[in-house]
This record gives sequence, C-alpha cells and structure tokens, in this order.
Amino acid sequence: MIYDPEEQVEADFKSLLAELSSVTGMDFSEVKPGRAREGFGFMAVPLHTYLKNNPGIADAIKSLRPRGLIKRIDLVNGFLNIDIDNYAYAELVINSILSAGGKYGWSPRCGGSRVVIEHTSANPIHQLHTGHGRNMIIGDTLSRLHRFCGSEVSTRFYVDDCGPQVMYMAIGYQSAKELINERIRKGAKPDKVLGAVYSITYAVGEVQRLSTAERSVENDDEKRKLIAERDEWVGVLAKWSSEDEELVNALASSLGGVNVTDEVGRWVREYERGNQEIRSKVREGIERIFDGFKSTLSSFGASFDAFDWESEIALDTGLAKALVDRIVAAGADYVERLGGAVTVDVERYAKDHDLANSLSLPKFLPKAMLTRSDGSTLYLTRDLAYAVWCLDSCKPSRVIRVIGSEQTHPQAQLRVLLHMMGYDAGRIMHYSYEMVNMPGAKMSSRRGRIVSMDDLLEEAEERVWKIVKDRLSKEEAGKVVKAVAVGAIRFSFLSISPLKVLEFNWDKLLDLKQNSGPFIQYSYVRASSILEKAGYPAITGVAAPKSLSEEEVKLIRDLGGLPRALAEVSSNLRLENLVDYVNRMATDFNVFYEKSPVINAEPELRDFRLALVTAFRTALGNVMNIMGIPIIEHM
RNA sequence: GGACCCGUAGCUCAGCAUGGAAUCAGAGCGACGGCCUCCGGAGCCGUAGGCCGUGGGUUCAAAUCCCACCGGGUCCGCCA
Repeated sequence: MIYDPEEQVEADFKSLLAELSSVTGMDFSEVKPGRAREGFGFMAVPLHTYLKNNPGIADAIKSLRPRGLIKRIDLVNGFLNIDIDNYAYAELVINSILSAGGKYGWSPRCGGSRVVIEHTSANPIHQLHTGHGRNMIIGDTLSRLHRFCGSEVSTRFYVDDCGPQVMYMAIGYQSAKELINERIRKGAKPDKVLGAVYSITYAVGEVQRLSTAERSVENDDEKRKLIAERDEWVGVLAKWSSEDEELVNALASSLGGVNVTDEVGRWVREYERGNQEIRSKVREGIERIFDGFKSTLSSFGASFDAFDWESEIALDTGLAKALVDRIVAAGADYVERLGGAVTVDVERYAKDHDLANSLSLPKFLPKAMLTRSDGSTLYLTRDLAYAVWCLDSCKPSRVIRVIGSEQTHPQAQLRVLLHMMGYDAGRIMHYSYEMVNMPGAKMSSRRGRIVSMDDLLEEAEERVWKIVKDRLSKEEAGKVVKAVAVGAIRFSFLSISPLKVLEFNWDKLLDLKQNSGPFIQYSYVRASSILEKAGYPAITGVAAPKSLSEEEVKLIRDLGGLPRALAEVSSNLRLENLVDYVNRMATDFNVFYEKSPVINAEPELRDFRLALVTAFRTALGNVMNIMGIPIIEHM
C-alpha cells in the first residue's frame, strides 16, 4: 500500500538529482526538494549557489530524461523545476486514499512513540473559562494527532487539590451545602454554582482581612488604599447579590463568625497532613465541580485517560519531601537556605552544566524555592514530584504539558531540577500558549468575571440555530446545532498560533463563514450530498480521464500532500498549519464543486469524479477527526 | 532593572523554525460589484485596501537570519 503519494514523486526527483550528480560530479545531496510555487510545476529546488560557480549545470540538466511520475524538467530563474504526470498521480492519490480509508494521512514518518499529554488541569474552583478552553482544545488536538500517528497516548488532567484556592471553594460549599445541593438538584450546573461560591467566599475573606488591616494602620494614605481595595470586594459581593441574593446571604451569615483567611490556612495544612475529615470535605466539593467539568469536556469532544491528584502523588507518598532531600544531596553546591526555606540556584547550575540549549531555558532563571521556612512544600515541589512520578511510572518517550506561557520560569526551573536528580529532562516539553484576553476587563475568577466555555457554547448554539432552524426539520436541526457550534469554536481556537495572545471577540470566535469550522463541515456535507445522490457507490479503483481540469489537479495535489503535512505537524506541533491545510483542501473542493458537475457528467468522467469526491470526503474526515471538528452529513 | 513572547491590509490572522520565483506577500471579516431553470448560496467569481513596527547589517536573494531601537503582553511571590 502506498501511504504517501508525494513521497513517490520525491523519490523520482531524488533519482534525477543523483543522475545530475554523476554527470556534473557535484554533490546535490544537501538540497531539499520543496513544493514549487504555483505555476512552476510540482516540485522545485533552488540551484542558485551551484549555478553561480558552474554554469555548465544548465546543459547537464538538459540531458536529464523524465522518469517515473516526472514528466517535465525545467531550469527557470535558477530553480530546477519538475512537473509530473497528473493522470498517473491522480490515480496514485485516489487509489491510495481508497485503500487506506480512515488511516489515510498516516505515514511511517508520522512516528509512533509513547507520549503523555497533560492538559487543561484547571483548578477545580469554577467553570472552565476561555483560557482553559484554549488549553483543552490544543491539548485534545495534540492527543488526537498523536493517536492518529500511531503513538501510544496517555492524556492526563493534573488535579491541584492542595492549594488555598480550592479551600475557599470547599469552605464555602460546606457552609451552605444544603442550599447549594438543592440548586444542583434543580439543574444548576455544579461548577457554575460552586464558581460563585468560590468567588463569594473569597470576597468575604478579603473584606474581613482588609477591614482588620485598615483598622490597625495609622497612615492615612495606606488606610485609603486598603479601604478602596476592600470596597472593590464589597462590590463583588454586591454584584453576586444582584444575581443570587439567597446564596450570598447564606454564605455571609455562616461565614460571619469565622476568619476565612485563617480557616483557609488551617485547611491547607490539615489537608496536606491528610486529615480525613478535611480531605473528604474538600473532595466532595471537587467531585461536584468535576461533574461540571466532565460534561463540558465531553461537549467539546475532549476526554482523559486519568485524573492525577496532586495530594496522592506528591504528598501521601512522601515523594515531594523526599525529592527535597534528593536535591539537597545531589546539588549541595547550589542549595541555599533562607531562614529554614530551601532554595536552589538553578541558573548557576544550568550555566555550569551548559543546559541552556538542551533544555531550552531562558537566559534568566529565578532561584527555585522548594520549601517554606516551616518545611512545607510549594507548588513547584509538588509539580516536580508529579514529573518524577510520571517519568518513573508512565515511562514515556515524551511528555507534553500544555501550560500557559506565564509559567515559563517555573517550568524551566522544573527541568533543571530534574536534570540535577539525573533525569532526562529534555523529554518534558512545556507546550506554551498565551492567554485569552477580554476586551476591557481582565478575566478574574475571584471576581466572578469570566466567560466560560459553557457560555461560549451556548452563544454559538444560538447563532447556529438561527441559520439552521429554517432549512432543516426541527429534529435534524437540533442534532446539528451542537456539532456546528463545537466545530466553530475548536476551529477558531486552533487557527490562532498559541504564541499569540487571543483577543476575545464573540464575532471572530463564532465565525460561521469561510475559513471556519462550519466551512469545513459544509464542504464535507456537500461531498456527502453528492455521494448520497449517487447512492454511495463502492469504488475500489479509479482510472483518470483523458483530461483533468485545473481545479481537479489542485484538489488532487492537496489530497496527495496530506500525509506529508501531517507528518510535519506531528513533529513541529504547529497546529495552526493543520488549520491552514484543511482550509485549503476545503476551499479547493468548493471551487471544484462550482465548476465540475459530478452526477451529470459523462459516464467516464462521472466515475472518476465520484472517486475523487469519495477520496476527498475520506481525507477531509480524517483531518476533521484529528481537529475534533464533528462530522455531520447534513447541516 | 532583567528575561520571554508578539508587532504583516480598517479589523482578526496565516506565511518566519528550514531565506528563494517571472509586472502580483496570502486568507477571512468588513466595503463595493457579479453568479442559483444546473450535485446544498454556511458557497463561487471579481474590485478596492500593504514602505511585512523603525533603523542598520549578513546574502546573488530578507516578511523570514543577526544587532539596536520603538510599541503591546507576560514573568521575576515562603501564590498556584
């Protein structure tokens, strides 16, 4: 079976270059054949450097004869261009797709290994917002891509259940449990309700803390600052009151007698120590939130193989503390103590061991702090334990962690610390992405100011509904609404490079026109529609017709190049390239569709075009599966 | 103060890693003008719109590589 049609052409091209080598006595093994610019054939290689010193090459090129798929050889503007036999290539591409089916796009270069992909990993304290959504969609697409490529993939959600944030949520939950559970029983989304509880509890704590602080300060300026800060949190409470007065009142009255900030500190310590009562109270809240997370994740087509609880992996095993000892022993020269706190000069260690390139480190690294002066662990230490646990027990060839760019430094510190303990830290990759920005105000879950993925999906569904309600039966419309909404959202998140800050904009994110998820789905639907009318003919082989139109040639080249494109994306992980490719495939299909009748074509042409449409539909479907864009037959 | 990322059409973005094309640096949105007696118009075709942030450098060749600067974002916590 031929997996990669384009590679066949490249093989012929290489043989051509080899002959040119033997004729001229020059070495062309370094040159890389690439796709020719439109109008210059199929493949090209720049020979300017060679031609400059050896004009004789031009004559040698004239003596080269076509071979295999290569039909024409030209030297233009210093480029060696080749063009191919489009008929033979069309047959090769379509037959490859027909025989590979759902696997078309895979090639040996796509690679198979053992990959751990950690993503989303949101704090279980509120709904997934658009920032987590970006993480989730990137992570899930990376997972789908690697699975498609034949890798053994383990997707993991790291549950941060030890930090103070989660305690605010849990304390709030426990102090108004009946009311909250009733809301959930009546259909409220649990992560939404508990997100409010988290924000309200936090605000109550801040109002208490700032009021106390204000009373003990003499300086008027400072006093004013504290009052202003406190008033902001009073405002947050007022905002929640206007939405759900009952909940705010319930929380405020039951929290009135406790010092929330102190209580949070106590819960953090007790939780870390393994106090069973606190453990079960906190986990009760987290599990509620996970009920909400899981429904959102599944709406967007994302799933996890495992939820890894920080407390179990890093604390209960004693691993986090043990690692501190290991580092103190292994990197004694770099360990410093501030009070009782253990810190490590990772920057100096990295310099001494020349790790900057191999671990892709920034030029500056702050000192890594492993314990507080009371000996308790910090997030970094527990994260380090997680990494060690993962490397030891999952035995991955690669770990891809999708984490926001603001964690560049801690993630780099983590790699250096791993190296210090003798681990192959290069295997851990921080797949960094930039934040999602709201116009005007910054998102803040503490202030209850977020756009959740649930909100986004709901809005998308409403917009799709308006388009669909008049053109499909009610039953059918209901089925496609979510699929199209999810397709639109996943596509737009993927189409922006993760290195760029994503400016949140409803209209941009929920684009339903060309260069969008729905455009891809629409192209698939059009292909399906043709095949449906033709009765989904079983096509096993194809013969190219006597003439091929420009649109057909273009579409076939898109299809033939897919395995190569996927192999490239699987190695560079630039998902936006995939978006570009799938959009080109769809656009070229739509042009073909406008210009080339299929059903009503002459019999011979009809058969060929049906095969081409079948091949397109298969190939497009494969890419859509990788991107997580739902496949639908009507819309 | 230091480090990292971003700067391409009015707006949102590809292209940069691995420099390469003959009068033309690509999409989408928005604007303007066409195309349904013909497989689904969420489509197709066309017009207008760019000193690729600025200034140097390297090269036969720079949006792409190097340096400096300017704008925007992020990080530099005994938070996560």
